Amino acid sequence: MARGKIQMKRIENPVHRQVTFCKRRSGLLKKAKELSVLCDAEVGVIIFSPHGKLYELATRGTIRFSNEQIMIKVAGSLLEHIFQDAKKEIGILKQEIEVLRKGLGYVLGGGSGNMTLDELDVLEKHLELWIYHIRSTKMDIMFQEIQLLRNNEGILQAENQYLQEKIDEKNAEVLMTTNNINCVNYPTHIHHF
Amino acid sequence: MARGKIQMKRIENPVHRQVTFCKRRSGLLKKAKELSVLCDAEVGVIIFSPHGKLYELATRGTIRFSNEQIMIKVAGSLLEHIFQDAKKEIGILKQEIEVLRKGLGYVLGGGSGNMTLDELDVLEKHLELWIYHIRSTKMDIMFQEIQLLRNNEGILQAENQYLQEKIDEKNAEVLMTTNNINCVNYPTHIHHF
DNA sequence: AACTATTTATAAAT
DNA sequence: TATTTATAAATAGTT
Repeated sequence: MARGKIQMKRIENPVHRQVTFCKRRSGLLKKAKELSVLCDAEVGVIIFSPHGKLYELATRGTIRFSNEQIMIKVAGSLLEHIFQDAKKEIGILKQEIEVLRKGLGYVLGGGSGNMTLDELDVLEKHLELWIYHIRSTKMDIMFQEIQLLRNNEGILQAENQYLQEKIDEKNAEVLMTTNNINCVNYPTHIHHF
Repeated sequence: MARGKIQMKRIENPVHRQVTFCKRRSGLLKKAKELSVLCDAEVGVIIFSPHGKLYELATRGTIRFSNEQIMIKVAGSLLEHIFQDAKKEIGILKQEIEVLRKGLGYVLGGGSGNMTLDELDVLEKHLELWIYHIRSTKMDIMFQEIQLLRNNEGILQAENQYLQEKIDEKNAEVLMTTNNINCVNYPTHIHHF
C-alpha cells in the first residue's frame, strides 16, 4: 500500500518480511481495537511471528486464567518450545535435503547446475571420498600396470646400459687385438615427457 | 477514513454501527490473512458482533470455541496445529533425507547398503553415465601414459635386441680373429605377468 | 451493494 | 530501529 504494490505472497527477503511483520502487526491490532470500540464488538487477535513470538490482543481486559487455563498456557508454552525445536530441525533438514538433492543431481546428472559455493564445498568433500573409492578399485589396477611398466622400463634401461658397456668393452678389446673394428656408440636412452 | 474523519468511540447509530461493523470486520480479516501470507505468521482472529455472533479466522485450521477465555485456547489450538504440521513435515523430510542419503551413501561408500531394487535400478543408470564422465577425464590421461610406456617398452626391447645382435656379431668377429674371448649371451627379455 | 472523496496504512527510502 | 514520503488500500458518507 505504498511506494508500489506488492504481491500477496510470502516476502522472501527476511529483513523486509520482519519490517512488514512489525508494521502490519501493529496495524492489525490497531484495526482490531478500532473495530471493538466503534462497533462494540469483542475482538481477540493472536499473532505468532515467524520466529514463534506471540502477540495477542483481547478487547475485554486482560485474560484471567483459572488453574486449568494456566495448565493450558503452560502446555502451550511447552508446545511452543517443542515447536521451535521442530521448526529449527525442519530448517536444517530442508537444507540438508537441498544439499543432498543437488549433490546427487550434480553427481548423477554430470553437470554443476547452479549450486552455491557452500553447497559445492560440501559436495567437494563428498566427492573426494567418492573419488577415493573409485580409485581404490579401478585405478589401483591401472597404477599397478603403470608401476609394472615403469619397472620394466628401468630394467630395460639398466640392461641397455649393461649391454652398451659390454659393447664398449668388446670394442676396446677388439681394438687392442685387431685394431680394425669401427668404434660405435649405440644410444640407450629414450625421451621422457 | 473517508468522506470525513470519525471519532474513535462507539458509533451510537445502530445502522451505522452495523454497516461499519460489516465493513471493518471484513477489512480486519483481510488484513489478518495478508499478514499471515506476507510474513509467514500464524494469525488467529475472533470477533463477536454486538449481537453475539461469532466471526473467526485462523490461518491454520478452524477455531471452534465459544467463551471469553477463547484466546488462550486459540493459542493452544494454533500451537497444536502448527506442531502437528511441523511433526508431519519433519517425518516426511526425514524420509526424503533417508532415500537421498542412501543414494549418496551408495555412491560414496561403494556399498549397496539396504536400498530397494528400484532405488538401485535408478542409481545404476545414473552411475553408468557418471562413470563414463569420470573415465573421459581422469582415465584418458592414464591410458595415454600406459600407451606411452608401452611404446617405450617396445622401443627399448627393439634396442636390446639390436644391441644383443651387435654383441653376437662382435663375439663372432672376435672369435674369428683372436679366438680367446669367452662367448656370453646376455638375457634380453623380461617377465610378463 | 456500489461509488468516491478522503483518510489511513504502509512499502520503500532515509 | 524510527521517520519520512509517495502511493496503495480502506472506508465514511452517499447513492
